[in-house]
Amino acid sequence: MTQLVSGQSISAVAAMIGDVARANILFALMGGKALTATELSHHAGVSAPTTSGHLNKLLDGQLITVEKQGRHRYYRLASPAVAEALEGLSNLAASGPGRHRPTGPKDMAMRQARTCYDHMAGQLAVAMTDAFTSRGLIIVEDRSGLITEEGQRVFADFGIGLDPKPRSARPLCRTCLDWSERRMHLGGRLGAALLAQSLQRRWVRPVKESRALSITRDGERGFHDVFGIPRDRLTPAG
Amino acid sequence: MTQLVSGQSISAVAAMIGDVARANILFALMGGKALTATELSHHAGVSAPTTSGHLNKLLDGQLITVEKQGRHRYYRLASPAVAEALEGLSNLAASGPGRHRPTGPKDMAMRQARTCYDHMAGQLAVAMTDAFTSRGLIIVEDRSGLITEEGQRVFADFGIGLDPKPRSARPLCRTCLDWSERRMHLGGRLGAALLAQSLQRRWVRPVKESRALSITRDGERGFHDVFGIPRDRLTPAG
DNA sequence: GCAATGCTTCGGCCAGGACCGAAGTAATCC
DNA sequence: GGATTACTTCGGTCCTGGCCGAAGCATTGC
Repeated sequence: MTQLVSGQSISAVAAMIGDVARANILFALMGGKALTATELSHHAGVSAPTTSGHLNKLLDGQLITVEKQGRHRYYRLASPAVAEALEGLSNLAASGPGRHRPTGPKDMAMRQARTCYDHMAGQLAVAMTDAFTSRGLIIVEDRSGLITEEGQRVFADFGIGLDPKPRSARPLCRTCLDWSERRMHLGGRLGAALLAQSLQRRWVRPVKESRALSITRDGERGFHDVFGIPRDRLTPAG
Repeated sequence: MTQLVSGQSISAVAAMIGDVARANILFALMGGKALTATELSHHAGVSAPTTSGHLNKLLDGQLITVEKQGRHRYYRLASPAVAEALEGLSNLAASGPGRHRPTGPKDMAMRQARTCYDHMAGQLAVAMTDAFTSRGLIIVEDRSGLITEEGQRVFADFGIGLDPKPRSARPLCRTCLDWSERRMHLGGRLGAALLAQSLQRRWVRPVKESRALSITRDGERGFHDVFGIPRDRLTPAG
């Protein structure tokens, strides 16, 4: 009964994530930023030595990667596949027993816009998805998404060159369930490129010590003028 | 820092799957068939009492459901979301360290065709995906899939009525990485309907005590005539 | 150079939980 | 009814693995 993927190997990966401290570490890294061991120990809620042990296990399991930089060590999720596996577990956790009340994050800034691994989430991201759909730039069906020819043109104008088939296992356009909005938002390579481009144009700015993003004046104008997002969806009250 | 989905709740779910015996149980249930406690104890490789404990935990965690029938208890995965979470973990496990050699399953029958939760996998499923794509019935891009108008017509003729938007969280058409073929095959509601219809028409038949499916004479003719699948991809040698 | 910071390894403690055998309940067969 | 099969609950054992404090390397700053 030897198989490429067995219960054995699945359980090994799941056990990695099945510890509260390690799950907190991975969850913190879902923000997409590289974090140091000390920062992660705060997120994990355990001592530095314990965190070090956990990080070694996660490295062994190839769920994260390190980069040494001076006396710091910066950790990241190893691949989008890790983020997707975590997302799958989140979907289960969200619908499972002992669910928290669906009030979403208390932090209004987080609720408005934040990073989700390498793309955007929150009200802004959902509004973008809506705007793209209604303008016929993308076609979203359930969890899948396709970019139309019109969309390719508009995104290219925006500075996003999307090679249709650069042999990557990464979906060009997929959606991701938003835990505060309970709606889909854009992920995949398109989502990642949109975040990168928005940061470069300074339409959004990362908020210190948080996954939240703040929308700048330029962003308010840009998201409205270029993508046709209603202004009332660009303000915290939105 | 209370959030809808926290590291805490993710780890609870992951810990469920993070035990070898439980992972084997879930993996066995990925075949889509309901199995009894005794059958599952064999898959898990532990005693009946231990299995009983595991099953209770999985029930508590809402990863599986039971149905009493006489002196048997039939267990199933609770939802497609569970299967998708397992799939996400499988993808990680397959690319992780200690990977098994990529020879795929030894069992040729399994390799040719088998169930993957509620849809088909193996050579047959990959061949179908290829045929549908080249005939323009579906458009597959990475992990997403869309059904064309032509596709809707053909599938409807085949007896698959696909309500475009029956408010279900389940994707209509998505793809799933095949661990024996290393290619994508069809999942989602379309994949499930194709399996159901193929079983009903007796184009495939479940193999006893296995996830494998055998292609019948009718199936060879049907898959070729209706969907244009080359005959050489319908034989074990394929 | 010395002190401070970031992170790791070591040693030892402790608890959760996975496991089994034996015994108990429930449904079926004859 | 009695024997068999299916499954569970109970009680007790054992071991994995998460945790910390103390001490040990690196790197940086002064």
